Amino acid sequence: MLTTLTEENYLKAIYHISQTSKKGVSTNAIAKKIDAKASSVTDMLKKLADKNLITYIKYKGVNLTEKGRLTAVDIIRKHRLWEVFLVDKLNFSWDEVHDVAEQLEHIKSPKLINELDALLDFPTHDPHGDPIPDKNGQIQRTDKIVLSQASVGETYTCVGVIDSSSDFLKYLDKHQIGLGSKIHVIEKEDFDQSMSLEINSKTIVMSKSITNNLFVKKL
Amino acid sequence: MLTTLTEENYLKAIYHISQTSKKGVSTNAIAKKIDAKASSVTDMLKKLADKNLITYIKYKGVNLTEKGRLTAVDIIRKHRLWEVFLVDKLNFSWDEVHDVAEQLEHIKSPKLINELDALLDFPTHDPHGDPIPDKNGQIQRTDKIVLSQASVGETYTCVGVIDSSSDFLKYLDKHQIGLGSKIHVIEKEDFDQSMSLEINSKTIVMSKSITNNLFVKKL
DNA sequence: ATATATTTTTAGACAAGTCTAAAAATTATC
DNA sequence: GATAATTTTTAGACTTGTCTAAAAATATAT
Ligand SMILES: [Mn+2]
Ligand SMILES: [Mn+2]
Ligand SMILES: [Mn+2]
Ligand SMILES: [Mn+2]
Repeated sequence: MLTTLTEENYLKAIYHISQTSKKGVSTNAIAKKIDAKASSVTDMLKKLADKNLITYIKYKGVNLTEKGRLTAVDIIRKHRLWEVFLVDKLNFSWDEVHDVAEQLEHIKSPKLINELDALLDFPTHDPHGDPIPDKNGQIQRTDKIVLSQASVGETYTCVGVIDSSSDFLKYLDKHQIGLGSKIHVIEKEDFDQSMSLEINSKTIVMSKSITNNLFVKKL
Repeated sequence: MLTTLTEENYLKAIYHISQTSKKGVSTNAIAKKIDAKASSVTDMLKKLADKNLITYIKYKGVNLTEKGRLTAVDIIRKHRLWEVFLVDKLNFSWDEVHDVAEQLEHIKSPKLINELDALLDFPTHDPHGDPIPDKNGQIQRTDKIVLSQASVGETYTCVGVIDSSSDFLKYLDKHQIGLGSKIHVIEKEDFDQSMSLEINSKTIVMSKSITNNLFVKKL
């Protein structure tokens, strides 16, 4: 059974929300992510349940079935491969790729995506540091932490961003911070959790709203 | 004003039909090409006329406005560039590209298509020999003729196919005929217009339904 | 020129996906 | 545990793009 573009977007939203909360995914959470009204979401949940892509019990949250999870992960695989393509082959910067990838992820052609994978030399991560699921839906999880939880005195490598909005990515570009940047934690302010960091031999102070959006790994 | 995927497909259909007939494009011709009923076409024609993409007078044929023509040609440009990409970069054969290009042609991103153009080294023709319109909607017309109209005793180069269905292209592959193949016309049968040709040092007889679908240029 | 055939348009209906407003269920509060 | 606030679902409507069946216009044939 083929999935429509809209159904695919719902599955992706449900998948992403379910990654952050363990419990069933609520109607309102989906509505917020999809930017639709809760009543529209309820309608769609019935359709997805009919297609055995989610388990849905009225008034309880929903969960992806294995079939639904595989469909969602396949869309995410395509999204991230296209983002790599745009950056590596078409000179896009990492803050320009998301919207185009949102369109490209719905193109249906297994050969297209397998060949793209090969053209890009089987990348494991997208331009924002997110892992690219393999053909079987397996995702390689790494032991990254959020920068706000890093320890004073330690040095880290930047391995990913959480917020990949253009504004945030441009802030990082301005300070020459990207994947692979070395970040040494000089000090952590108790009052507002802001951090003093040494990056590229310069000292920079970041507020909590920024350090909450960077993934790092201990060197 | 943004165009929907469906509107774009109608504009493309109208453009292609108008290339073959000079007169206004009829409702039925569009219905046949789009594979929809005439009543559906009438509904869409009203929408396209409201958007100033076509001129439409009830019971008379329709014509593209300049705005409509530019939109159609832009979709065709994208379609053909994607076809080149699929063949040159992703190892597709020329009979596999059309359906995927039908999807990709609707992706909206000027930067994407300009960068793709550069990646492919600004190709002038797609894998089927069709010209790729430039950024301004200009199309380079060449002096090709249909093989069925070629003269006995002359030698030609194959420069394009008209029918780019998978079946026809596979027939050509089987006989090692492609763009650039040299075709010498040995004889033309009066009775059924079939032609005896020398291609790749071998003699081959082609029926009119085949010679009607190959574009050639005198050497 | 009149009758017939074909093409095109209109009228009314349907599916997908969305909305608003109201009802029902769940959760939070006192 | 009753009441209030929040969440979720239902009911009914709208838009886009499609269909069938019937009416209107145009084209063809005698
Ligand atoms: Mn993205
Ligand atoms: Mn990404
Ligand atoms: Mn094509
Ligand atoms: Mn082509």
